[in-house]
Amino acid sequence: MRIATWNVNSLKVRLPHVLAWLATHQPDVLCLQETKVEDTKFPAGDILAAGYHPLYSGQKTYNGVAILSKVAATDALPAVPGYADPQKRVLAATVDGVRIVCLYVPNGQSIESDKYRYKLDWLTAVTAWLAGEFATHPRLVVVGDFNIAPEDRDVHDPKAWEGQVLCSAPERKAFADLLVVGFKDSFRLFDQPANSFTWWDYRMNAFRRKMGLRIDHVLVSAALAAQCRACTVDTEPRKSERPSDHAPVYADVDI
DNA sequence: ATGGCAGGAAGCTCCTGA
Repeated sequence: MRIATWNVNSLKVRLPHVLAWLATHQPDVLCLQETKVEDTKFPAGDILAAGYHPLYSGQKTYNGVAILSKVAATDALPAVPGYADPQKRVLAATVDGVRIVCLYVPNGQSIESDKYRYKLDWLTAVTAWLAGEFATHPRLVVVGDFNIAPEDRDVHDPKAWEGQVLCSAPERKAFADLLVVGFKDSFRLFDQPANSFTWWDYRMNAFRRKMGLRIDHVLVSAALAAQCRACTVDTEPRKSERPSDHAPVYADVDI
């Protein structure tokens, strides 16, 4: 099973990119973040025509998540139970016996911002929820835009980013706390090229200059880690016309 | 030290992203 995640930064703009990527890479599941589209305007027909079943939880202008799957998903859950949040950032569903959780973690803006506090509180709530999900879903995969570069090797210039949002110690601890409840970062189960990133600022020719961060992740439960065969960042779409600033990431799991 | 690019909504400028 190939499980992918991609922050598309507007599905309306990136629909052609998504359809092309589905055709080329044939993922069994593709989770999207920052769709920025209300559910009534989601391009479900185009997705279905491409051979995928869509689930979506969106809003106008900001946020928005979706799960596209070759086999129709079941048991969809559009929020963390008991955690009221008007921002559409969570969507879970079961595909072929694998529980998929699609996350769009808050950015945080800056460590002085109220949004940073929201980010950390949000991560605490999500981690507490997921810690209880293993009991019912040992085959659990959590993917998405985490807006956290877990280690210095995930940052093009660790000195410049030291202590900044996306790299600060509390954020990295929140990421580590999520792994501790029972996940592996599938990307780090394998040898990877140096300077592997998933996001590059649109400004300053950051992509061409390899000035990126690895902030999009595919986490697999311990029960699935032994069956994980690869985790790959596909930088090709970042080279296209009107690209998303994020690259897709996908894991291949023997299921 | 600052802003730089892009998308969306509104409406010709602002907010947010990371």
